[in-house]
Amino acid sequence: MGSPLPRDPIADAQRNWERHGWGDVAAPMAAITAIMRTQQILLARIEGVLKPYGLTFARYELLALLSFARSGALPMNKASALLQVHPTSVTNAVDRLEKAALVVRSPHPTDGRTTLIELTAEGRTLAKRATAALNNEVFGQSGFGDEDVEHLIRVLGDFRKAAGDFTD
Amino acid sequence: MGSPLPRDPIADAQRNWERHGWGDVAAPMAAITAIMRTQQILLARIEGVLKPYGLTFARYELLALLSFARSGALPMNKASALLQVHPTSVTNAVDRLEKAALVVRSPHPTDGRTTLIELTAEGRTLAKRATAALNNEVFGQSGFGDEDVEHLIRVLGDFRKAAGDFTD
DNA sequence: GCAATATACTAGGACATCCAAGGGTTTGGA
DNA sequence: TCCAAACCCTTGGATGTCCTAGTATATTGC
Repeated sequence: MGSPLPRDPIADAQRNWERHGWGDVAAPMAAITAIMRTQQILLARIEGVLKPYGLTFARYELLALLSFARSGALPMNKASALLQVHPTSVTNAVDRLEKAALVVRSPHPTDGRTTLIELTAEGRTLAKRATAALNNEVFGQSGFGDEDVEHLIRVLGDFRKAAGDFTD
Repeated sequence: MGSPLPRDPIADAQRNWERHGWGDVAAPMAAITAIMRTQQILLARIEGVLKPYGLTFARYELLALLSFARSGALPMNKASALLQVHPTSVTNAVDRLEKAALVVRSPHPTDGRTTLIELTAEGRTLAKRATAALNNEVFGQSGFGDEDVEHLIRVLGDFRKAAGDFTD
């Protein structure tokens, strides 16, 4: 999308904040902006790896989640809660995965309101392959040092907990 | 969008990775997933604060960038590079900002291919107000400790540099 | 000086996310 | 028992991001 900039635009923003008298929040602003940008970079990498498999990250996450479910099936609302996305986003993802024959919808045995999403054999196979690819090409080469990884997990875990993601 | 989960879904995913023999990349996977989720939380907060001003984060970023430019104007391609988004995203944002009379497009004085984006008086005023709101309600209450902020800036800065965002 | 190449912006399309609403199913209290 | 409230999923709409062209303007090289 572009060649490297001569200078870090986020560091520049931080300097601008300080110059305008907002020095007290300049650092958190820079950290938050850096998180936004890092997410963008990581998402692009992930999507690039998944593309050959005909998957997007949203669809992969759902497929992976199902592959870890004991029965290979989950109610849509459960998936929505675990993936922490809006129910309509799950509807959207399931629509496309179902069209690709990677999952099927089936009625819940006892609750007529609920729809179960179930992996097909191809879905399970593709999930395995896509996971292997991500492990090799993204997670295995994140570029983060071991200590930094631990630190990120801890700091962002505390943040997510404080934000109300989970109790634990 | 949902009540807190009883357990951290990312920690669960990390355990699943380890259980399936991918322990060597389980931690980076968890760190990367945490970054994705943290970005989602932060974006929601930011959008919530900006909504009363009729702004989205994408439009705010462009407005803020212009407000720091000496002349209050920038070529679209410059904005695209500095914000590190696709040129079409800038076109999209400018379309809406222009419709709201916060910026105007004007031809570049010497290069006929280039379009300059320029802040209007209202645009400048709104940028100031929106920035104050974000400083008070988001950046000033990030929930990250000072040391963690410094660590995030350093680690994510190294990552972005390695990813080719900037030279410096 | 002119053709070939590079650059800048925009139009159209595919996806993802969220919100607001609507229709069907369950549950719970009067 | 029965109706209101709660819950589940889907549809439709607004935004944002990217990609792939297509048009217009500059630059380069012969």
